[in-house]
Parts: sequence; C-alpha cells; structure tokens
Amino acid sequence: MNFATFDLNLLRVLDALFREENATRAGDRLRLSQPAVSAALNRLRRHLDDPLFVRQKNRMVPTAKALALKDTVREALVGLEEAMTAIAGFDPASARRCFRIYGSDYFADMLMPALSATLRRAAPGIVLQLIDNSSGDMQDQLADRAADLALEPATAVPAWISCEPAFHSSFVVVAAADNPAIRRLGLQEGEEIPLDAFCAMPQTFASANGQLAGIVDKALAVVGRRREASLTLPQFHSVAVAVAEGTLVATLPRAIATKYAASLGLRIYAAPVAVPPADLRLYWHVRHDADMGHQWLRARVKAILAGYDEGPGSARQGTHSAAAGNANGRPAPT
DNA sequence: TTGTGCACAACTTCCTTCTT
DNA sequence: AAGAAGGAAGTTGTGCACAA
Repeated sequence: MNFATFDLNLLRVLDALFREENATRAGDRLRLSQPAVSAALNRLRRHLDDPLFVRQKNRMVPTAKALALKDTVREALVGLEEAMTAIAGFDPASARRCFRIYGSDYFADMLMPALSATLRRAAPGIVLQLIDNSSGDMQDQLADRAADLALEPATAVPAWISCEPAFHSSFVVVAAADNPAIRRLGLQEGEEIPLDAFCAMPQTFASANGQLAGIVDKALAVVGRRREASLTLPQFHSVAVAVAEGTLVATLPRAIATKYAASLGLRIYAAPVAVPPADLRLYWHVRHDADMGHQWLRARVKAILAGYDEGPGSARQGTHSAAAGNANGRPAPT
C-alpha cells in the first residue's frame, strides 16, 4: 500500500468498527451513515488487501490481519487526541463540548444543579450529562469514553485511572416527622437513637446492586448487633421518599439527608454506632490529565463538592479506615 | 413474516486539478 | 485569480441475506 495517499480518516472508521463490530453503530459513533462506513471499509480493504471484517450472523468479526492493527490504531488515535487537546487550550466562554459524569443519583441532586448553573454563566456551550452508575462498570465507562469523569467512593483503581479526593461525608439517620417508633422514644431531632431501638426499626437503604448488607450492618457487626433491613432501593431519592411515606428509617450521607429533610419533611437523628464516613473521589482516565477543559471541569466539580466536605474524621464516634466503596466502583449500600 | 444489517445504485456536494 | 471538469466521499433509497 502507498501510505502517502492513505486517508488517515479511515483509521477512525477502523477504530469505530473494532469498538462496535457493526457498521451501522460505527456510523452512529462517527456521525456517518452506514453506507459511508461500508464504503470506507471497502477503501480500507483495497488499501490493505484484506477483508478486515467479515460478517458473522449479526456482527462484523475482525480478521487476523485487522486484529494485528487494532492496538496500534487505537494507541495512535488516543495519542493524537491527547496531543491535540493538550495544545488546544480552553476558553469556557466559547467552548462547545459535552462532559459526561458517571455517578449515583446523589450527584443528580447535590452536584448537577449547581454545576449546571455555573456552566450556564461561564460556559454556555458546554452540555452536561449524568450517567447513572447502574449503567455499567466505572472502569469500562472511563475506558470506553462513555464517561469523562466519575464520582464514586474510594476504591482501588489501575494506573490508567487518575484520582483525587472530593469530599468526606458522615452518615445520619432520617425518619418521617410522625414516625411512631421515634415518637414513643420521645426523641428530639439531632439526638442519638438508642442502639436497641435502632436495631428493631424497619430500615431501608440505597443499594445499586441489591446487596442486603451495607456499611451500617458492618458497623453494627463490630458491636455484635444486627438491624432489620426491610427494603433496598437503587437510588437515594427513592429511599428518602420511602422514609417520608412510611415507618421506615434510613441511614444517609448527612448532606443529602439535610436536603431531603427540608423538601420531604424528614427528621434527622444521630446513629447509635460509628459508621465510617464515605470517602468520595473523582476518577478520570489519565488521557484527560493535561486536557485543559477537563481540568477546568474538575476544578468546578471539586469546588461545589468541597461545600459538603466534613473531613476524613467525620464519623460520629472515632473513625474507621475502611472506605465506603467496593471493587466494582458501585457505591456501597448504606 | 418481520426486523436487522450490509452492500449497491443514483444522486449531491465538495475538493482538487487544470486551463485560461 | 477564477471558472470548468473530474473524482472522491457523502446521502437517501432499496435489495438481499439471515435470524428469530
């Protein structure tokens, strides 16, 4: 083949085909039509004298010759993108970009409205998307560029993921204003719920993957006690609504408990055990380290979340070193 | 039978090259 | 420098193959 006449745009088509193994979806990714991808694939085939992708049922399977190019093409494109974004500079006022943030519904309430307001003023051409953390694994989302930034509890990550602390949040217990168990105890808001009463109360908590034991159960186990888990829900907001509408209580991060208490009429109490504070962190692919636009976004996110930071020693009694996260990047159930 | 997905045909648009 | 011609690559529309 003659590299001097080779259209380097064809490498983007090749990369999209590796990612999607489907000409229609590769076209969507590249904002081209399926016939345009098909024609580009034919040009690649002529240049490289190989079918490159052969149809197998409903997917386009790469040939051995195509696979031999896969990593080289990917690395070349990523290297070019990194180099170009690093030198491009970033002017928020004129920037036209889309940033996708991966995280739980906690951030839909606690981050996105404020971040959106900041961007409307300073960077009106930027579009924000919150990707729900139930949509897939954090590492996969960052690797596949489905997410630009992730907000998750502290967890071990490989070297290709950069990480910065965002904030620490303690936990408090919320209950409906007319919760009968709380009323019988005669507790005032802010007071500690007695351990025996807490363990006997029907409880709900956020669990993205349906785990029936959360960090509260771990804290109770330390003192040899158990609680009654009645309901798990995938989102913090649903937990707060369930508490507001019934006799359940829930242990929630303090900031979001305070917000929901105001909007749903909940009361806040201290937990009877030391629950380790949530250590929330920002994660992103190292390819964005030098990206000035990404740096700008990270600074805005950190500035907003710093308002919720209670420091690493924010547990009610003492602290635990265990982080409130797990290996797959999902938030640990509370 | 229907839905999905690739490839082809016809046409349009845009870029490059050639000519004046 | 400007217009004409030709080619490359895009689009829409359609056909064919295949799986459910």
